[in-house]
Amino acid sequence: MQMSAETETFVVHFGEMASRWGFNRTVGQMLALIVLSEKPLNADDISQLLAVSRGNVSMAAKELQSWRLVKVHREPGDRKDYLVANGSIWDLAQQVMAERKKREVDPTLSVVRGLLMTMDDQPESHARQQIQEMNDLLELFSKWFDDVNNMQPEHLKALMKMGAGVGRVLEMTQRLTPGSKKQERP
Amino acid sequence: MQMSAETETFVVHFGEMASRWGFNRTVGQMLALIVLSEKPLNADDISQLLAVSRGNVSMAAKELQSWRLVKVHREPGDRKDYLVANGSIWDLAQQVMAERKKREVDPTLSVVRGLLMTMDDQPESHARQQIQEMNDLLELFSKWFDDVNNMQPEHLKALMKMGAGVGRVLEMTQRLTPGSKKQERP
DNA sequence: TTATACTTTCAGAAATTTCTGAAAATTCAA
DNA sequence: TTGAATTTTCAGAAATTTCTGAAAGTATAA
Repeated sequence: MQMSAETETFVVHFGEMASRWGFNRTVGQMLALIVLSEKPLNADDISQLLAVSRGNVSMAAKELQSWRLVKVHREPGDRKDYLVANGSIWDLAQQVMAERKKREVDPTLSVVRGLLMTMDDQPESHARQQIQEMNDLLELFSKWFDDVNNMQPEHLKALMKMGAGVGRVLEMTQRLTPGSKKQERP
Repeated sequence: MQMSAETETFVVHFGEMASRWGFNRTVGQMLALIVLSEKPLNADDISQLLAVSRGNVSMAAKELQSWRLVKVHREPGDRKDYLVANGSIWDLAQQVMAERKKREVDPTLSVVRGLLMTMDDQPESHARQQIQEMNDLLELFSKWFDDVNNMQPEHLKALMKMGAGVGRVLEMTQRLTPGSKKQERP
């Protein structure tokens, strides 16, 4: 079995980006391969195509399942596990975003909330004020993100196409209000 | 010099999260420390407070400057560089988002665009269709993000408070259209 | 039940990233 | 200029992450 030149480019790129996206190279390459492959792939296919060990494929498969990016497909009379992408590109992107938010934002929000509790004395301190501002930001972001990311892909597309426009309207109304021009921002 | 218990909790947490956010532990801890510190800190202060080498502080400072998260402040008659946060928590968050998008999204969009060019034959292939869908997603996201992230913090806050509401209106109109209920999504 | 086809596990090897600290480079007051 | 104060650099050490492959575990066809 062999990859097309285009698939290989894509797979190699995903391997390089993987660590920036929160998983390791094999996980990234496997995801790329599975997404581009028309037919379900089993562990031996993948091990051979990516030239990595069978054990590595097994660990990466578990990781992809824990991210809910792939599902296992089995055919009667065949004992092998076949991996398939768990939805459209948009579904996968939303899944990645949700998982990353859980790992990259939620723990910090939790720590920040805890700190605010213990800092009820010193309400004026610079540290306390900064932590308060971070709490407000994360709180707002977290709620907004969960709402938006749970929308169906088609609705999300529509919202994003509006997004910039909505912002521009806000900027416009603000610009007409004296004393708040962009240039005056410190 | 010494950190308060609260500052230490915050700093240690930022150190733990750093790799998930795209920088190393020292960079994360330094950012946390600088953000919470009322007065500007020099390299020796930081080296002592975080118990890391002077060279490490120098490298981390460069990294924070390349992310535009800190700026250097100098006082006449003192040769030391003093580091200060480059704006409010919101400013910093927007800066981090912009930089991460540049590192985590833009390179992939570039590769995907390139691949589409070379796949003008085989327009029906599954791989080509998947790459096209990824291109559309990244294109839309990239434009939307740049627009939104360049808004002033106050405007962005207002937009995020609306965000969920705008989405809900869309869901609502859609739900009234037969044949597209959420439950029927495949 | 048994044999076998497969998956999972995990100790240690390999690869990668981060950190140290001494030497080199730079800056600036005198 | 000079030289002391400071920052930067970078080779190698340390820490961390990823990967391998053989052994153990599991599931299923016969």
